[in-house]
Amino acid sequence: MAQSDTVSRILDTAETLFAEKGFSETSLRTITGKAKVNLAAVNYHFGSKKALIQAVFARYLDPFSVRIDEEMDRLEAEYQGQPIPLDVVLSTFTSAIITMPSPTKNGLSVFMRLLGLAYTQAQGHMRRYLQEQYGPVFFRFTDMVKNASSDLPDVERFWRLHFMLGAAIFSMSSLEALKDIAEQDYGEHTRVRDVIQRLIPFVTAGMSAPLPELAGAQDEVS
Amino acid sequence: MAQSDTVSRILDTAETLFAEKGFSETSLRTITGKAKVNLAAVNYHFGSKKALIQAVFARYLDPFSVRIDEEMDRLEAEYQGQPIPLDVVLSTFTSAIITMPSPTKNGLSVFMRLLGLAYTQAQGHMRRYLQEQYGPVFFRFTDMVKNASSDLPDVERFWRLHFMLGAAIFSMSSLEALKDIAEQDYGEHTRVRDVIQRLIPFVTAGMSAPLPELAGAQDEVS
DNA sequence: TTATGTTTCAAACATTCGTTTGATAGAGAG
DNA sequence: CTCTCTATCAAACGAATGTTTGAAACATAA
Repeated sequence: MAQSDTVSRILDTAETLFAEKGFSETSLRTITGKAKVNLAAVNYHFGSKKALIQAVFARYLDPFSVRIDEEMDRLEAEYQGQPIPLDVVLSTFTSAIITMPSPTKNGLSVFMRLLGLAYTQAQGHMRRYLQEQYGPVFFRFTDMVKNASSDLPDVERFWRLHFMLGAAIFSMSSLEALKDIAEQDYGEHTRVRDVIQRLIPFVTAGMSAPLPELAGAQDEVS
Repeated sequence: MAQSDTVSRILDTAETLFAEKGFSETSLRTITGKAKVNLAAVNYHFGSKKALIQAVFARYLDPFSVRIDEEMDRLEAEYQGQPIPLDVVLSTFTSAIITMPSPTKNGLSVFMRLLGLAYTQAQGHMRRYLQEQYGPVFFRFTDMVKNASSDLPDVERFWRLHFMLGAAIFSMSSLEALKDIAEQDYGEHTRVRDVIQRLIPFVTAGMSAPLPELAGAQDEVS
């Protein structure tokens, strides 16, 4: 074979270790050791550790962003300018996540965890890469959410959108731990799709919550 | 003076740098350089980098957990066994955060960011430390939330509680970046307390959202 | 002053990190 | 076979990390 399986062995192992311990905390020696490939292989095939991290993301996000784009095409064609309900937008988005074929087993929770890390650990190069690479699709999605909640003031919607993202990414990224706790405490085997289906009513209700009256100023001192 | 200001200089600088770039990404040389103290000072006064990280947290969390405990005493005394509404619980909690005196300027957003990091970057020793040190107060709070939403099934409440935490911690941990975007796009200067006050209706509505009907199983394959 | 305990300091230590090197092996084409 | 391009390998490189050391500076009390 022209391209050996060294590349995918590295990607598989790196993705798991990144999701477990973060990027800085995972060394190339740990990755190549577990993947049973030579240390130099990473720099040979990917160029650098940063490029490896990006490749791990690309393997998930490239097909995913294409898929999401198609789904949004489909939605817009179906509703033909009519307002699309928020829960429909969200369900479409999440079901695209759920049904994505995954490079590795346990792919969904690993993917979610990686997304969480990207948001919280991403500094400099990673944030820039994600923004340049997948920014347009993301903004198309946020625009759809915007149109689906057009009764909200812009600023309010901005923050609620990020509350929504936070609830999703956070709970998904600690999903493995939470699933264990839930199973232990309530004896219920929770699948990822169940969590997502619980999440949708939560964020939908949050998005259409009554507006807060913002306190004028600092009056607790007097 | 017996204890010079070296200790607090280190704590102040470390806290800022940790909040900016994370724990692993902040070296002791960077900290001691900016704080204008000797490199060995950290190990002399704190013992290790891990211990320094814990000390940074303790300076915020020790007074904060005491304060929260008192507030919960106050609430339970006031309601005397009657059910406490969820938004009251949350408002009490958040106003305790807002009014906390802070060791340094800009303390509130730094504190929020640190909390976010603690949750997302904490591995091993940090998670254990936080759990042992502040676990009881945290569980008392979650119990209060539990009682304030006793109409929910246990499993559902468990997940919604973490959706709530996610929305809070996640948006707080990227608060500085989000504030900048909001200010740039909507020309509105958003204070931390405003974000928190926007958060409360969102999560309150989410907690009392209608229950999801969980799909039976995997029927998209057939 | 002298003695004692604490704090600061420059220097070095021992690891670990990402990366590079040069040799070796293998595959495919002429 | 020979030539060429690609891939793997052990080894080393240089830089950065957390930590330790031993001497110097300082403060405090006898």
